[in-house]
Amino acid sequence: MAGPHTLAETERQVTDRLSDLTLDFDAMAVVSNLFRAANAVRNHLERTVLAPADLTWTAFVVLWVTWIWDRVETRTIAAEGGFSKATLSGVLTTLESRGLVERSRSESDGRLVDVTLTAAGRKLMRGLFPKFNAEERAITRHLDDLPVAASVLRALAQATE
Amino acid sequence: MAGPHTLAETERQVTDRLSDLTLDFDAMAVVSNLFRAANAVRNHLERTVLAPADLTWTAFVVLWVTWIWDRVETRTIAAEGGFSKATLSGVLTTLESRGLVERSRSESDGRLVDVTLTAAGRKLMRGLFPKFNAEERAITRHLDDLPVAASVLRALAQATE
DNA sequence: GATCGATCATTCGGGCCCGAACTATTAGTG
DNA sequence: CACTAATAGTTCGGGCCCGAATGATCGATC
Repeated sequence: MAGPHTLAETERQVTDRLSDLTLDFDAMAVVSNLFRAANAVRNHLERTVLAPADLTWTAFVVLWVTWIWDRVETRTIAAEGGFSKATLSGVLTTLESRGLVERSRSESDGRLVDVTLTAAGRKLMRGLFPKFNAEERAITRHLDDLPVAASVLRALAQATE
Repeated sequence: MAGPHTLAETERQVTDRLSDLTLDFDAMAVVSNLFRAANAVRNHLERTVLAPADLTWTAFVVLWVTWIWDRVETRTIAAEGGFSKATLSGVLTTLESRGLVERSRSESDGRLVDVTLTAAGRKLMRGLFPKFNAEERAITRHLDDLPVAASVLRALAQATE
């Protein structure tokens, strides 16, 4: 999907196999590079920042959302993080067993579960997030116009959702 | 990491917690939206195109790379697809058991394993890829300049790898 | 031609990931 | 006040995901 081969090589191979069909190579290149970039960035941040703290990407996202909003319902975490409630359930159990978050049933609605960080969770994020952001900065340093890049990606997400 | 909250809201919450530190919000927005977009696109393509064919995202990428290059070494598939050889090993076993790919040990180098599509695999991709590309086209329809978007993402990937 | 270091695919263990099924709670309707 | 439909979180099963360890093979050097 993405890798050492050039776009031109890939196009030639594809046209050889689907020469009777009209394909959108520009769209193909956008999607392909989207995943190549996302994979590269995620792997880099996991290795440089998250692995030393023994955190997975998803666990970090859960901690981040909870940290920013102090007290959040699980459904909100799942929506913000972009994963299913089923996935969140397991990750929350892991984080809870490590003493980083706490679950508490909502008083106003018995179906909902609120999540908060423990003191250990807050301390961890306080130390970790600056390192995470420093890597984000390093990764995006070479881009011409960051706000434009962010805007394009936001448009892509919104067009799809 | 990405979701209904606005960027401004998020920034305010973060500054409240790290007011004594200098953060790069532009870099944060790029990374955040990168994953929001990648998640959205992947989920969409999985639901609309891949799930009906009983394929996961990674399985499709493996088929795609193999299809385009006719015969590939496993290490190449992993590099092109952006996942580990350990992951590939399992996915290949799954695809092989469904009769879509074949493994064969390289004649020139006994350490390498070559992968090819079976007739069923080629038939599947022949029918599936046009649908996949049509969705890629639909997703990216609203973007101003596709080649520029692809170029920005490629730069991001290369700066990270 | 024996040895050593590099390279490759696989296996293993632990964790993430999702849809579907399930239980509990709430809100709406008559 | 039942009854129903909608909503929330969890559990379950099957599959993906990675780093580390393993065993096989290759290439270079002696």
